[in-house]
Amino acid sequence: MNETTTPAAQGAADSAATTLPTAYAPVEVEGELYERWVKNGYFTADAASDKPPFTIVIPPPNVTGSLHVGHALNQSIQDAIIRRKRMQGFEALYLPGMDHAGIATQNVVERELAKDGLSRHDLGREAFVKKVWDWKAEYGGKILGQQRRLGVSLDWSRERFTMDEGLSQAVQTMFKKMYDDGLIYRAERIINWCPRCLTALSDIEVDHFDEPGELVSIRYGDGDDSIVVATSRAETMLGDTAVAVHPDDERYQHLIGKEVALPLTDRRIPIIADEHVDPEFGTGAVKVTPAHDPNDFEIGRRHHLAMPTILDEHANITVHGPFLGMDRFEARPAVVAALREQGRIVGQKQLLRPVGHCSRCDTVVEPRLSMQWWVKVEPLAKAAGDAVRDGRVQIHPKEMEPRYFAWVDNMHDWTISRQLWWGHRIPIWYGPNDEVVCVGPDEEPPSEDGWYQDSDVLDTWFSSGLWPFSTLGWPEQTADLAKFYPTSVLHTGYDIIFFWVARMMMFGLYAMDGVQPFDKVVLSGLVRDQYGKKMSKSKGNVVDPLLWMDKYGSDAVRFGLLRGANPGTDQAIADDWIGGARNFANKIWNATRFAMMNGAFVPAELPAAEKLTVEDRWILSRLNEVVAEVDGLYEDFQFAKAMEALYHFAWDEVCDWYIELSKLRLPIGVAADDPDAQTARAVLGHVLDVMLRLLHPAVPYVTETLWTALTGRESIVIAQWPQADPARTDKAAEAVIEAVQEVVTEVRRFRTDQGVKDTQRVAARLTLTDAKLAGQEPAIRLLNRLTAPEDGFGATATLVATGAKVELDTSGTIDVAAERKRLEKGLAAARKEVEAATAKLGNADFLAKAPDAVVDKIRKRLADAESDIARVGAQLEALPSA
RNA sequence: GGGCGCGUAGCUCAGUGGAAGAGCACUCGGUUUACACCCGAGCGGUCGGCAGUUCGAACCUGUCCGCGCCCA
Repeated sequence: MNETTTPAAQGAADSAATTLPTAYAPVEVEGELYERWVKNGYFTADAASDKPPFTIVIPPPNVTGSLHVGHALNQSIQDAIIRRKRMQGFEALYLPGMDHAGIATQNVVERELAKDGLSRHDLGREAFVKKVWDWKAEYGGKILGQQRRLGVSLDWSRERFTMDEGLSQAVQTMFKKMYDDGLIYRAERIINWCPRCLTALSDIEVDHFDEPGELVSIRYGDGDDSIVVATSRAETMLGDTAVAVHPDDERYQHLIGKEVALPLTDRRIPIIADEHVDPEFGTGAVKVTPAHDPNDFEIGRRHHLAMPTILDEHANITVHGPFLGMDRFEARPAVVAALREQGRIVGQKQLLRPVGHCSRCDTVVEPRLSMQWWVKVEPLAKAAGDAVRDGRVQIHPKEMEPRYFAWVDNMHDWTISRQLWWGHRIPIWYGPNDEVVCVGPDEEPPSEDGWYQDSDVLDTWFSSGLWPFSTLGWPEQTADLAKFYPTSVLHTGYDIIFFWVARMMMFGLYAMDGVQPFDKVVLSGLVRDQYGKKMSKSKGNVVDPLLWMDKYGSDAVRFGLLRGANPGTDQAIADDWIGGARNFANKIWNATRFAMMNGAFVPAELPAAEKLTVEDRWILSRLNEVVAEVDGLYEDFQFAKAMEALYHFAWDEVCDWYIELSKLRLPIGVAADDPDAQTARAVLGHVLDVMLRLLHPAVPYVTETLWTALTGRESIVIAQWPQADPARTDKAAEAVIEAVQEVVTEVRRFRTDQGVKDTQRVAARLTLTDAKLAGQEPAIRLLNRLTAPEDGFGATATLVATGAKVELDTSGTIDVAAERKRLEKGLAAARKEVEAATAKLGNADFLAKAPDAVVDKIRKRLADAESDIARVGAQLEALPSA
């Protein structure tokens, strides 16, 4: 609040006012403003600065991606946080970048090649990887330009990519450290396999949907020794190596330990007892296919069963016989038909069951037994959980904690090897005599004959998980790392809490000697369509935020999304919402325009107390309250409420009342040096200055345009964040304006009911019955378009408002019926009020047990209602009979 | 099947024990020292049902109904 306006700047502002168009045209100013911000270095953080750091790393979007509405929400939130911190005097770093999205990117480039009938194998590994880099250079990173468009204050000088030299070093360093610590191991397990991408996937890269299927019951064996099993994947029976029953299941006691012939094959398989079989499910007997089902794999391990693989990498049958080479979905009915021919199908039932799909290409994943590299997550996950449990890392909103714990406390080991070419190649070398060597970043790999490197690459998440510190230079001890780690806030949608938060926490705590990667985790919800439905391509309800930016401006998109951003909860959004936000931008545009047209300026100091009118004291009091409220809401990440408070203040208080009242003091032609006009100009300028600064983190473009025009200063981006001044609180002034509002609204209602046009001036005699209203007659007259009674004044209607009696000469008869109806409605409400309050006050328990403050409130309510009844009753009696 | 959450105005949502709120939509009326992307006034709700606790319940408890999401 110590901003000053130089006379020269004021002159510039005056001329700017005359050139401000009547409506805000965002698209015309946004690009230019953003370039200027970047060029002036406002977003470039300085590691050598004395200011306390505040860091947000952007959860890196995918290099193949483009900005969707969820990104737009998240980045609006992150930018609102960081811009406020910058204004508060922190050394604010908001670090941009992207991840290399192994599978997605490889898929894109492979599709390109496929157009020419080529596969990556035709090119060979090295040429293919080069091709991907070429693709990235030409088409990748579309999202970065879209982020600029949104206006987010990212430090582009620090842009990072997970495949960059430095970040690749970090990956190799991390792998080596974990390998040496025994946290990375190689093992043959059941993994999720995508038969289209031809790679292993981790659990979180698989999406489960319910799909219709058929549960078939198959009889294995014959006569007394036969046993019936049920399956929805009949083709896997070719790989069965046992039938399992619960050890206590009395139905099968006589069969445990015996063998049964496996149909369609020449094999006999044992009937085994295993505690994990649910005797209640189906027949209580299950077929066991250890190489193609995770549960069966565990049974197989416990019982040392053979684990034959019956599907190749494309999920085609590899078992010799009639099914050889069939795709799994072809083989399924074929196997059932063959079994039916033998009379072995004893039941068929339709059912819905969850089916896993590759999150990148939607192909049904196949559980597959294979050798992969794994991260042993247990110690890492425990540390990640403890960091939250002991309060070093706070999750906002707190209600999201159980979701986090559910993840970190139940995490399975993580498959990190991918059978891809695009990514960080696993730094493991195998020797001719089964040697295995992990090569660190500063080491030379073995070059003797017979040595070769593991052909797999690492999960993209292995590198993204390092993001909060690899982007700051780790493993080098850089100035950035010293200054900006740990980061301050990690913000993302709750739907991917396990992607970002859990992985980054595990790696950060481990790599940085137990120092958490971020102090706070802030979670927001999903953006849904206007009916609250999740957006999806198949539903066709996906909206493109860029279209909204074209139509309404970036600020409108940001404000619209922030206004719905209640912590951790989903929000519905639609064109109308964004349009409303655009209207709001236009409203503050025009408020500032009005102010500047009337000579408003930002004073070095507010006028002395004795110069301030009651409306000045009121709006300054409210401003101070709003500063405190909004500041607290931003600090608590309650953006929806912060936006609501600002919207209400700007529109309903500043525009609808303060500016309207200011017209009394700033009439056309008022002298430039009129003392009271100067006071009004100073207060109005000050209020707008502070209001714009409060809004700036949410709506950077329009506030920059208006603020620089109003103040003549360099940029609101680097302006100081407002601080509340409790000394400005003035409850008495607030009460006066509230009383004015009551009278004015009551007269307006009367005028509307009587069909008096808004523009029509009406002669009236005012009798102020409330002492608070002393001196407010001109204000009431202005806002109600009431002229002074002249000779021949004859009241045709008398309105007894709460604080004033208003006798009006409407120059004609009034609509008695309409007036009677309205008054009777008021009377009925007051009577109901009296009834309710009387009942409460007649209740001894209430009087005895309710707090005094509540009892007093009810007493006051009763008194008010009774006086309303008297007032309105008198008015009714005074009406001419209809 | 297990866990978490939600049901408040036509729509989307605030509201954690003391008079039911907002935005949008809707109705009526409007060329006002900025703004029709506007101004003024208004309509609209047994707070999912039932039962309980309490002087007092949208809010606490139980139960039922409906709808999401995550995990098996």
